[in-house]
Amino acid sequence: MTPVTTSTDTPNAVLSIRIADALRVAILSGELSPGERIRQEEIAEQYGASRIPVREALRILVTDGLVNMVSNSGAWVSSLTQEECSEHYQIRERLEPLLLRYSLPHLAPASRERLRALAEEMKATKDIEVFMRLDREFHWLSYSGASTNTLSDIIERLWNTTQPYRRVFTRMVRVGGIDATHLEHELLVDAISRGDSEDAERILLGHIRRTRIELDRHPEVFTHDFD
Amino acid sequence: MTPVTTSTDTPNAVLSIRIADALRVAILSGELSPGERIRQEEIAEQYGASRIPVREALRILVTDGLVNMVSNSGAWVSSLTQEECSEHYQIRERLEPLLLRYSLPHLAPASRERLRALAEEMKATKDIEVFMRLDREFHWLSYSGASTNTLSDIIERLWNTTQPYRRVFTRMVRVGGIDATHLEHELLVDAISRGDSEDAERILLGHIRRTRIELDRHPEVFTHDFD
DNA sequence: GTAACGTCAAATGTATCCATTTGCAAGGGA
DNA sequence: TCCCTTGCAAATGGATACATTTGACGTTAC
Repeated sequence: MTPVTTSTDTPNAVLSIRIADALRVAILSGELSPGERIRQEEIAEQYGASRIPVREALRILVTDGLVNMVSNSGAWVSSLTQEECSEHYQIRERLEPLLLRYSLPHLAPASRERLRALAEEMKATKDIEVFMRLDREFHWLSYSGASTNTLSDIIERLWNTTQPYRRVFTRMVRVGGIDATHLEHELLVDAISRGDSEDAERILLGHIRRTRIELDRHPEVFTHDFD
Repeated sequence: MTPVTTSTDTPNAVLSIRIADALRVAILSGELSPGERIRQEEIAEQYGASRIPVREALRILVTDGLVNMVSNSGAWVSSLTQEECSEHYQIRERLEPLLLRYSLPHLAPASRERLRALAEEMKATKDIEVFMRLDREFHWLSYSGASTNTLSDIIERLWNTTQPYRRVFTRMVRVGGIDATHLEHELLVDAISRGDSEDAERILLGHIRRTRIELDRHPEVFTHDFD
C-alpha cells in the first residue's frame, strides 16, 4: 500500500513510514480501538521523534482509511456505524469477486494446495485471533495471482476498516457456530481448483453477503464498548 | 472527501487543505499532466508558504489518488497505464450501479428534471470541456440521493484519476461521434424517472463498460504526450 | 573506450520554535 | 438556576534551520 516497504518489518525505512506501520499494527491488532483519540505529541514521545513525522504517519493512515483527521482538532482511529459497515461489506461483495477473477488464472498449483490446507487449519482452531489471521491469509492468497494495484488497495482498506468489528462479532456472536463459513471455504477451494471463475465469484459473493446480513442482525457489535 | 470544507472555494481553511484544493483543480483541469513532477519547494514558493503544508497537501492528494509519492525521491501527478485505466473502469462498472441504487429512492423530482435538462445540454454542446463538466454534473446528480461515505469517495477517486485520459480520449477519438452516449443518458433518465433501480443499474453498467471497451481499443491515448 | 568510484548539488526528511485555534472552565450577569 | 462571556491551557498548524538521501556528473583506473 505504501511504496516499496512491506508493513511487517521496515527496519530502516523513513521514520514517518515506520511510525505509520507501527500504528497500523496497533489498530489492526485491537490495541488501539475505533474512536480512540490519537495525540500527536504522545505518539511522538513514544517513538522518540518530533511531531512532524507523526503527522505524516497519520496522513498515511488516513489514506489507509484507518484514521480520521479534523483540522485544528485532532485525529481518531476510524470508527464505523452499523450502516457504514454494511456499506463496506456491500462494496466488498461487488469487488472481491472481480479481484478473484483477476487472480484465478495465475494461481500456482502450490497456492491451491496451500488454500486447502488453510481451510483445514481454520476448521481445527478454536482461537479467534488465529482464526482471523488464517482467514485473512486464506482470502489474500486466493487473490495473490492478481497484479492489480487500485483494486487490491481498495479491498485491503475495506478489510482493515472493518477488522475491529469483525473481531467483536466473531467473539460475541460466532463463538463455535461458524460451520457455514467452513463449508463456503471448501466450496471456494474446489471452484478455484477447477479454475471455474464464475462459480468461484458466486460463492465468494455469497460468503461475504452472508456475513453482512448476519452483521446487520447484530447492532450490539456497534454499541460494544471497546477496551 | 476532505473534512468539512468544500473543494471549490475554501477561503479561510487550513493552509494545507487550501493548497491541496488548488493542486487538485490544477490536475483535474489538465494544467498539471499525469507523470509531471511536483517539487515541494516550487509549490511552496508559488503559494507563499513553507514546505510543511505543501507536504501535507501532497499526502491529501495521495489519498485522492491524484499524486504518487516516493520516499526520498519526490512526488508526481498520478499516471495510469492502459491496463490500470481499464482496471479503474472495471471497478466503476461494479460500484457505480450500487451507488445509483443507494441514491435512486431519495432523488427529488426536481433532480430528475434537472437530469433530463443536463442530458439535453450535453447533446447541444460542441465544447469538450463543457461536455466533460456537464457529464460529471449529470452522473453525480444521479448519485446525490445517496448518503454513503466510502462508496462515494472511492468512485470520486476513480473519476479523478481517469479524468486526464477521458479528456484525451474525448478529444482524439470521440470528436463528434458520441451518439451512443447520449442515447444511454436518455435511457438512464427514463429508468431513473420510473424509479426502476434494476434497469438503471443495468444501463449504467453498460454505459461504463462501453467506454472501457472503446478505451481498450485506443492505446494511443496512453502514449499521448501531455503538455 | 568502458566501467567503477568518489564527489557534489539538489531535493526530501526531521527537529525545534513560535503562532493559531479550539474547547473547557470559571466567573459574572440576568 | 441558567446562560452567556471571557480567559486560559492544551493541542494542532506552520516557519525556519539543519540533516540525510539520492542521483548525476566528472574523474580515474583498468
